[in-house]
Amino acid sequence: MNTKEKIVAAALEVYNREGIRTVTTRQIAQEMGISAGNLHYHFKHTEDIIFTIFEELQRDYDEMVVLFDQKDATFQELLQEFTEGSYLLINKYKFIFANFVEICTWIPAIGDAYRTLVARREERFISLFEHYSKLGMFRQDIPIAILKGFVRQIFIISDFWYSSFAVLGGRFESDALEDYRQTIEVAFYPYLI
Amino acid sequence: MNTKEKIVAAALEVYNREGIRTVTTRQIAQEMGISAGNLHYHFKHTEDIIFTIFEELQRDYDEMVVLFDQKDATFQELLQEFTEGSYLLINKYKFIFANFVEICTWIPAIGDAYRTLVARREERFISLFEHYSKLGMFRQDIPIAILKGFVRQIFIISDFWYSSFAVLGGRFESDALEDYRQTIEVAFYPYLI
DNA sequence: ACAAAATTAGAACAATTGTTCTAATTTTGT
DNA sequence: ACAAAATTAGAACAATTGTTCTAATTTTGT
Repeated sequence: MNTKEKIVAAALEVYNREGIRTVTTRQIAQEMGISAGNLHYHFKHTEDIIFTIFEELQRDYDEMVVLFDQKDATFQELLQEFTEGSYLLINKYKFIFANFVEICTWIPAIGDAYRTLVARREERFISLFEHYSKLGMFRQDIPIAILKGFVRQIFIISDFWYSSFAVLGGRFESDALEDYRQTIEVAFYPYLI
Repeated sequence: MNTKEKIVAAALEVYNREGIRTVTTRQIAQEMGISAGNLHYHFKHTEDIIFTIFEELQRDYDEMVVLFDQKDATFQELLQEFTEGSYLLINKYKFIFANFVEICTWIPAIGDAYRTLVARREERFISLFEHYSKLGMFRQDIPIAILKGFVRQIFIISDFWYSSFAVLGGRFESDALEDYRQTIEVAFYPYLI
């Protein structure tokens, strides 16, 4: 792991632990035992570090999404994979989810990338639902407008569940996964057969 | 309106417009034409301003919630009132919803107050659902565990809808209300009769 | 009307922050 | 082996920030 990668790893850890409000580049450098000057030799601006972390998140996400292509899985299996996969992502990049609005306005490139991602994600979900409708595992009587709204709803829940969990004072990791799993499950509950 | 109230009003406006990251007490003071020294005479710490705004939000919320007590309304009417009322709140205090995690960790008293509010809100919703179940306007076959999960879901959506709307690049206010209304409606869709 | 209290502006302070500069050291390619 | 390029530490810079201090002005209560 070269210095650049070490900086990214250290930044991710410190941001996750303390949030973006109080953490400084000096602190990140200090925690990993290099000078602040050195850190800024590798990343001219703090934004560049965060953007690099976001790119990592995107790569992780793409890897996870590949798993959805096993079209022979039952809907329940798929749902479980989605839940576990997205939880891992949310947990790994906590601070991004917890400060998403601020980060997106601070670093517009991240907002743009997110919007592109959402568009792709939306289509994928709709087509999955249609697929599983035909297999009789997902309700067929849902109007398309509602279905789109439901997808939106799932995204709000999965993208901001951690924010909610955090403000509700959630701490322990075991609680966290269970809470997330249940929230997603309940959202799907009325749509499954 | 005395200076203290003016500061609160100005802070709310500036925070809503620019977020909490870049706004300084100096800027707030300048925009309202008073000195920074004067501002800090009225509010020793920036946190005190934000906490005061949060107290205002709580008062507004309590006022809104009173409207729910007309037990002769149909569920549809109640839902519409909830949607419009909560939208007004979210819109008025945008910046709090957009930076909720950060604010709650920065100012623990706000986190505490929120958690108390949530507990009250939860009970109220459950009892409303039970009431309307008996009247045949809300599904009766929902297990209590799911019902609680559903309430949680509604809270995530209403508390973080604005965050989602903001990162998706939403701007125009007319779009905003329509988007919020639809999201809430879709969430209730499978539970109504 | 006038003393005490409240309010205000503006200078000043002290700490912090992201970033740059400089000079030394290390690594790399040939 | 050695010149060029990359990396590093630490000092330095420039700007900013929340907050305090001081002295003047205004308001309030009697």
